[in-house]
Amino acid sequence: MSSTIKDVAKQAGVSVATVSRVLNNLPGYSEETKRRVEQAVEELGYQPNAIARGLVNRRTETIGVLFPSVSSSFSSEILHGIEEVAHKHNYSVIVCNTAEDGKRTMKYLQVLREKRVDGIIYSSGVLEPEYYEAVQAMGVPLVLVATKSDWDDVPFIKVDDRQAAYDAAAYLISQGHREIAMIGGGESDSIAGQPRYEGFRQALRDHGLPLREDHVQDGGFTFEGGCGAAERLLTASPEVTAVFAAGDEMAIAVISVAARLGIAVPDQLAVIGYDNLKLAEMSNPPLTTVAQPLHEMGRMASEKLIEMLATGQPAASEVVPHRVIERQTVKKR
Amino acid sequence: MSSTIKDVAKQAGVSVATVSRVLNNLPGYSEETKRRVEQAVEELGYQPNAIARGLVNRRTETIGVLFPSVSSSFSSEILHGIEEVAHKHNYSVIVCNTAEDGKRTMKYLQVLREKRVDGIIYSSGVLEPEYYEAVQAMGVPLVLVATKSDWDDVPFIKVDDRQAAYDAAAYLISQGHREIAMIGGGESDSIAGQPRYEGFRQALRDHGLPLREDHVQDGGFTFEGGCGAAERLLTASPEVTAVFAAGDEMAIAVISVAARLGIAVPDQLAVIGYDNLKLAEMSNPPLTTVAQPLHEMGRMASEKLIEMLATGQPAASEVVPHRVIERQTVKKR
DNA sequence: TTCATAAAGGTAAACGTTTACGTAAACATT
DNA sequence: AATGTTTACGTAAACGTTTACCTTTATGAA
Repeated sequence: MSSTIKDVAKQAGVSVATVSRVLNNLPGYSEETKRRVEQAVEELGYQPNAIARGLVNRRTETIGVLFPSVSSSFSSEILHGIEEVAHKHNYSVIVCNTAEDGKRTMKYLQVLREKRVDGIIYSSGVLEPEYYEAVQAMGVPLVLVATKSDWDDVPFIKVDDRQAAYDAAAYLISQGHREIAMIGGGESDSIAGQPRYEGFRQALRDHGLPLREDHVQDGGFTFEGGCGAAERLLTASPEVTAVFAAGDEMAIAVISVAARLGIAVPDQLAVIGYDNLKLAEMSNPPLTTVAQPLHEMGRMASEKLIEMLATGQPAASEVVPHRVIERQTVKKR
Repeated sequence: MSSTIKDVAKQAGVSVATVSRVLNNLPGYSEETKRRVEQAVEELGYQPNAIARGLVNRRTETIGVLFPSVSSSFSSEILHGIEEVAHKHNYSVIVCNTAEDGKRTMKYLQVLREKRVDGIIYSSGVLEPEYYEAVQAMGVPLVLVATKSDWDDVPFIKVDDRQAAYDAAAYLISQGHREIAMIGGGESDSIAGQPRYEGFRQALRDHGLPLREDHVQDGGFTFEGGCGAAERLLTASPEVTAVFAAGDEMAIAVISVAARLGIAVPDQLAVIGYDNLKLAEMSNPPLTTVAQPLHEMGRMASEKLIEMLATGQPAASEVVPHRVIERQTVKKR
C-alpha cells in the first residue's frame, strides 16, 4: 500500500542507509544523491513509519496525559496548553480520562507503558504511591500539574494554594467584609481542599476575625455541590456578607442560589471564586476570582517534561503566581 | 531495562512463539506450559511492547482526533465521549488542536499518518478537500462529528442544524414573541453558520413574521463576538423581545450585555441558546437552549469509527435528535 | 505394526526503520 | 610511488513482536 524506505531506495538507486541519512539529514552523501532521494520520496509520496522508527529509537515522540475529567473547563485549559507546546516540539499527546478511578488510572498507565510513551503528565489529583511506582517502573519522566507530591524526583507546576486562598480572604477583608464564609472542596482533598481551608482560616486569624466553623461548607468542587453548600450557608447564616468559593463553578453556584433567594450580588453579598475559568468572565455579574494561569501551567508542564526528555535530568518544580482578578462580584462596604 | 518476550521465553524454558501464543491466547500449548509462561511474565513484570506489535500487525489501536479548539467546552464534551468509548475498546486517542489553521491541520494529518493511527475523527469544522485527500491517502477510516461533508464515504454524526434553529425560533414564537432577533456564527460558515440562519428565517416566514435583516447579527460563535453583536442589536433595535443565539456562549453574552444595559432577562428580553453546554445551566438566570447531545455524539463517533475498523465497511451517518431545554431565559408574553 | 492425524511447540522470516561497521574511490601528504 | 585520510556510500544487524511453516511426539485406527 504505502511505500517504504526500501521502495525509495530502489527508486533512487541507492541503499536504504543512504535514504535514511538524507531523511534525517546526517552527513555522508553527495548533493546529487540527495536530490535523487528527495525526488524519489516526492514521486512515491513516501511517509516514514514512526512505528518502525520508534522500535529502533526507543522513542515514540508521544506523551501521555492523565486527567480526572477531560471535559471540565479546568482540565481542558491545561490540556490546551500541554498540547500546544508538545506539538511545537513534535510530540503527540494521548489523553486519558481517569474519572478519579484508581483501577482506571492503573489501566491507563499500563496502556501508556505498552505504547511506550516518552513521558507522562499527571494533572490535578493525588498521585497515589501505586501510580508513582507504576511510572517509576516504566522508567519515563513524570511531571505533575495543578497538584504535587511528596516524591522529590517528580516536579510539579502549581499555584501556592494556601497563599492564594489567603489572598482571596484577605482581599475580601480589605474590601471591608467581616462576616466571611467559605465553600471549599472538602477537607479530605489534600491538594486542592485542605490548603485552601488553611489559607482562608489563617487570613481570618491574621486579621483578628473570629473563625466560625459553620461558615465553612463543603461544595465538592462541583456546581451542584456548590449550590447545596450555598443554600445551607445563605439560609442558615444571613449575617455573612462575603463568600470565598474555592472553585469558580462553586462561586457561580453561590451567585445562582443568591439570585434564587433574592440576595443581590454584589450589593448584599460579595463572591470571590478560584481558578479564573472562562466562565468567570461570562458570569453574570462577571466573577471576581483568584486566577490560576491554567493554560500557561499546561504549557510549562509540557515544556518541563520535554526538557527532562532532552536532558535526561530531573527538573525543578515551579510555583506559579496567582492573582486576584477584580470583576464585579465584590463591592466595598 | 524492561524485559522482552525473549526473556520470558528463556525464563519459562519455551520459545518466543509459545509465549506469544499464550499471551494472545491462541491454541497450541499445554496447561502446564501456559502456567510456566504466566509465571515467567509475572516474575519479570513483562509488558508487551505495543510498538513492536504495531509494526507487525499494522494496527496501533490508536485513533487521532482533530478539534478546532480543544479548550472549548464544546470540544471537550465531545472529546470526553470519544475517549470514553475508545478506551472501552482498548483504543488510545491522540488529540490535535488545529486552531482552525489549514497548515496546522495538514501537519497533524501528516503526523497521524506517520504514527500510523488506525482511524481519524474530525470535529466541528469544514472538511477541506485537501484534508479529505490526505486521509484518503493514508487509507484509514474517517468520521465526522458535529460537521458534515459532501463525500458520501465519510459518515458524520450531527444534529439537523437547520431544523434545530427552526425549532428554536418556533419555540420563541410559540411563547408569544413576534420581534425576534438572531445572533449567528457568520454566513460564511457553511456548517454551523448558514443552516441555522436558514432555519431561523424559515421559521419566521412559516409563521408569517416579517424578516428584518437588521435583526440578524454575526457573533462569530464567541462570547466577545456575541457581546458586540448583542450590543449592536439591543441598542439599535429596542423593539426585539427575544433573541436566538446560535451558540450558548453568545447567548450568555446577550444576557451579560442586557444586564449591563438594564434590560431584564427574561422579563423584557427572552434569550434562547444553542448547544446546551454545561455553562447553560450555570448561567444566571439558567439558559433555555436547544441541546445537542455532545457527549453522546462523541461516543457515537467513536463507536462508528471502531465499527468501521472492525468491519472494514463504510458506515452510515447519523442525524441525532436535538431538543429545546426550557430553563429560565424565556418567558411567555 | 503401520500409518494418518492431531497436538505441542520450535525456527525463522517479516514488519520498516536506524546505525555500526566495512569498503572502495578520491584525494592529500610525504 | 606509497601511504594515510576523507568522502560516499553499501551491508547487515538490531529493535520486539507475530505467524507461516516445520518438526517431534503422542494418539488412534486399520
